[in-house]
Amino acid sequence: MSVRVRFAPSPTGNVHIGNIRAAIFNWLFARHEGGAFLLRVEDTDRERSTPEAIQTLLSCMAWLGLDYDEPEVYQSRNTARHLAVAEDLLARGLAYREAKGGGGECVIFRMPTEGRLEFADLVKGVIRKKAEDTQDFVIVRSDGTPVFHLANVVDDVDMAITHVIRGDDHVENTFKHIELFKAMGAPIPHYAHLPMIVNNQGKPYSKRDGAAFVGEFREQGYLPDALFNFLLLLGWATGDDREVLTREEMIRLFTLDRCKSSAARFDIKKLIWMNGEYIRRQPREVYAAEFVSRLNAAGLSADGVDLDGIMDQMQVRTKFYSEIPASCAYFFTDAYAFDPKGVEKRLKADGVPELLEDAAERYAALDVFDLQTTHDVLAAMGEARGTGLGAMVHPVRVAVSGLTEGPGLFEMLALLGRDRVCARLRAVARALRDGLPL
RNA sequence: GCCCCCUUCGUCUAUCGGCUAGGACAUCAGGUUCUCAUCCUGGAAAGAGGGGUUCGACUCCCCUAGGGGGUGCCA
Repeated sequence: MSVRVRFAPSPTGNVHIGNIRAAIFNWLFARHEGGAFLLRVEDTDRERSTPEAIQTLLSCMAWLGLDYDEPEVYQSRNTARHLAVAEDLLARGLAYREAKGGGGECVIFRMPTEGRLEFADLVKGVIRKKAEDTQDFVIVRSDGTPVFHLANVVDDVDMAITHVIRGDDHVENTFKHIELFKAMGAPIPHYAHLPMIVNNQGKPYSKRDGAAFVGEFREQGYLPDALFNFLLLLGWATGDDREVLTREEMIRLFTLDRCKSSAARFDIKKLIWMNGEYIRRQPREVYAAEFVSRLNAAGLSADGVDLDGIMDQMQVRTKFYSEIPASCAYFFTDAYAFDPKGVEKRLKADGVPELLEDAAERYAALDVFDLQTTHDVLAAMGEARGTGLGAMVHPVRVAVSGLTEGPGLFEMLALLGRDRVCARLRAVARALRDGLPL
């Protein structure tokens, strides 16, 4: 019998990383086994399950490349079926009605009272419990609506789910669910409970701990493949020290018995590293497309510049695409912004205007304006002043780029070209003398 | 309270009885007297505690401690 798994989130408008990780594991398992990955939208909370919330969910899945194999199932459409099953359980004496307080009657499912309940979890191993430690539970509320346990199991039966892979906050529910499967005369699926993602205090990771929703990572400029890879490594490892994997490798290597059963802390530093790693590994044309699109969005044009030379410098330095316009705007416009701290530290010193003008004059006289010649000029100036090369480099860097970080200065100067460099050096020197804002 | 689960460097993890306990992130030092980044080299850094089984235990068993989850009308 072929594998069928499902991701069954309740759409709330945000998709939590712990939740999407469960989707990732389900998806990889299905792809590895050649089975089906299904999506069931548990939209029974009509307050929160708005069309927009469902759209957000679908969009997050598409962004991460989590494609599913059959049309999505909407749980709210199955309510009649859930209630029919409850009626059947009632008729067969497997459930009973009870009234509490002034409200109507709810339906309660009978749990076994003796013996031992157990199941073999594919991640956690055998989990057992004495029947006397379980309790009957409500399957239909007194307002007539089905409870999660009932709806979840009935839908799993109807969708012929073979493996339930979910967060380990559901471990205890599994005893209830298994009894429900038995009561319906349906085959019991295999279970795999994934450890939770926790914060520095070991508590479930929430929005209070930083970005917790897929949409936030997307907005902050993370690549979907980087987030996917990072989340996979929270609770799973290849066993051979490889960490950065292609989607194909993940599918080939993924098995549930390599999943860990203890909670994992969310470490944003490693995600940031992973994101940079993915950007660096991108083929140049992919990087270029994103690079140009970010520039254009910021109103900058890449016409008439050595774009490839600039990208040679920028690709290894890009941690997030979102920082692209700000980190290299000076290559594309003379109206670049100055970092106030850099100005304070490198330009607001005695003799800087003279230094910049001197450099501009010497550079203007160069026939060949390249790595070597631009370097030699500043080296000679540093020596003449007895201050060394560093004292020349920093003011020039801030003057021509507005920033204190970036490509090597001489690479930067060569890319900008002699005329732009000289003009900028003179303009900054003038502004400094006249006390004008930069 | 009761029930279930978890416990290797700061963090993510490898190890399925032989370990000088490996890798990655982060961190420190050097290569690099122009920054940042990349890349390379090297360093520091771990088996919660106590029993037991065994020639041998991080690995198996028990206890304790700590953490997490669940505990009849949330999902």
